[in-house]
Amino acid sequence: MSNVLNRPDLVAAGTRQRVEDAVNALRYVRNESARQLRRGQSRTIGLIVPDIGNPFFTDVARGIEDVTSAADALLIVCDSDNGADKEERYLTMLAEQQVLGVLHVPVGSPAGAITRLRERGIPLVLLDYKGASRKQCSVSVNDVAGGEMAVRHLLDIGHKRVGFVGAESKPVPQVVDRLAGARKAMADRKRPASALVILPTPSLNIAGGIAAARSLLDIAPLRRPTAVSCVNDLLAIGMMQELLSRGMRIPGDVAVVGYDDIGFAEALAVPLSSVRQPRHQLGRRAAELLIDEATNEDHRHERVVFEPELIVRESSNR
Amino acid sequence: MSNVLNRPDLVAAGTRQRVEDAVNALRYVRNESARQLRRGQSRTIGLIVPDIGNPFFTDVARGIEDVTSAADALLIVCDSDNGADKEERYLTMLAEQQVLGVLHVPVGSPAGAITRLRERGIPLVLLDYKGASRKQCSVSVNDVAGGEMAVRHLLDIGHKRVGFVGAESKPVPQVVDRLAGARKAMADRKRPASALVILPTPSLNIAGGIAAARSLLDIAPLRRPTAVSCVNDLLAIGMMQELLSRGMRIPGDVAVVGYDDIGFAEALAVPLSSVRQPRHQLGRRAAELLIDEATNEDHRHERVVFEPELIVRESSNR
DNA sequence: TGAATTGATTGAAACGATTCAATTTCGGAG
DNA sequence: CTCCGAAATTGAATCGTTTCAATCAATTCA
Repeated sequence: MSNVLNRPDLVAAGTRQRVEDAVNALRYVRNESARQLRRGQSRTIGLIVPDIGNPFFTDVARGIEDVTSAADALLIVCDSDNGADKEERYLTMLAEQQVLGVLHVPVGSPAGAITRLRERGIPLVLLDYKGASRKQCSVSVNDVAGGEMAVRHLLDIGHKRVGFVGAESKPVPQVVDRLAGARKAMADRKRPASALVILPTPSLNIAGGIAAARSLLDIAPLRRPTAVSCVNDLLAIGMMQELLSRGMRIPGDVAVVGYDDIGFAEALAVPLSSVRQPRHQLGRRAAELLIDEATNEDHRHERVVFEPELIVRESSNR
Repeated sequence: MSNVLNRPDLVAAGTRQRVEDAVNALRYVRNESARQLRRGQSRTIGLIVPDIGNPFFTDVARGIEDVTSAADALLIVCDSDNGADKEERYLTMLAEQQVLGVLHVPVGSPAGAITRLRERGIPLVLLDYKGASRKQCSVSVNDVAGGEMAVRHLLDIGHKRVGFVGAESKPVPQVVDRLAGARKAMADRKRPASALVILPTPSLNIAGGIAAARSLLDIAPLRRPTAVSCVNDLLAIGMMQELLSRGMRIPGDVAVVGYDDIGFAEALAVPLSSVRQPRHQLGRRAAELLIDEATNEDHRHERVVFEPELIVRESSNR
């Protein structure tokens, strides 16, 4: 039976036929649990993202799905909701599931995940995170460069004071790098560090952007930045919505640049300038590396770093 | 061991302590495959959606995740990409996984899925689909009413000819109902059926909307609808993008109403009127019913139908 | 014809947790 | 001191597949 299903060539035609007939007659369906138990691993891979409501991550997920679907694997999607605790919990559950591997967009330090999975022999690919160690694969986009090009662009079109939206209390990796890039741009253009105004947000979504807009408007007009660089497009959308509803003009009063270049960016009230990341590619590549690590005997870890691209639209025009 | 983990009260304190120490020392992780094999079902539930790139479905998924997370279950997300074949394939894989249950947003007739899962004893909840039979749960929104209120609104603000965007060759359930509602609205307002112009689209996303806009503009100005009702917001976004880029004014030249009221609708170039569905609720309720069916001995099937709500914004103002 | 070889089929063990029956331990009552 | 019953612990069977050794059948070659 097992041979008929998995290695049909080993079985004589007559026997194969009989077995196949029985399979159809009984409407037999493989019991994947039993296979998993025997083989020690399942045909599922786990994906942990901070916010599945962010179209950036769904685009990444679709890239992953391309690969998993072709490899006859299933995708378990876990939304960590930007919380390290939930991340932990899902990690445990995925380990218990004996998943083939885990694709992880960490919100904090991934050190725990790395050791926990490694000691159980579960492949891990860090996604959207520039892995510190060479002990696992990682696929990311050059966030320093991205943060830099956003701010450099704003300086180049004449802005003197720039707001940086998205620095949270806890250090989210992507935010840290983009901020570093922003600082680099300021230094390059000989602007004082104080001309980069950090606007923290409670969350990295539209609501966070609205909150950031309010704190921006709370700044005295003379000291208020005339442009903002947001750590993702959702923040930028919230920011623009609130600014517009308070009567500010974009880019006249405040220029806005987002990050990710999600599909909706160009359809917005003011089409949004954004740092584009190869979302689909990011997911694809990560999934490919994961599958390779899980199935290929002599897998070599890779650190893939894509380069971002600035897309200028009306929100930062002139 | 099993008792310590699952029924700690049966075990004496001393023994429990020793076992727990060993668990920690060995960094033991439960083997979920073995449990599944023994119990005959896993702690995962499957979700099949037509397009995870549509924020409507991610919002639904977040509602589901609320429930699964609380129930210590994992969510396997399958994107059928609007294809019955892929739907079939995922269905088989989920059955093989012995999932706790399946949440299904069918793109065609769900009859096959229903019988296939039933004969294997796997609970199924139809999502966003008004189940024909009482043999399983379903959670949906009144699509006839939604389609009707969209078109009635357009007629009430003075439009005579209305385009209906989204009728595909294959009958997607939601589209059929919304179209029926649209026809009802026309009849109610004593408009001839020919005043409802069907604009088919190749797909139900932004690209489809762009295509629909082109076919709209291909219609001779005198016969061209002055308003369109789109079967989802992505179509509406594509439609508006293309119309605007061709120099048409919204709502001046063409009024647009979408469907779903995704979060981005109000941030668009022209804030989009849309038929709002309780996305989060939809997911939550469906997941609750599924878990109930999977765990509760005397489960009773329910057909939950939410009512939609028309949100009027600038795209159909005046 | 018989031995050797190849090919196909059958059988049994193993994966690890759960469950329930069987056994052991312990305290208290007679 | 023994015996009983309750509580705690141990052991064995089971879930359905895979894998590999063992068996059986058929074919080839001497």
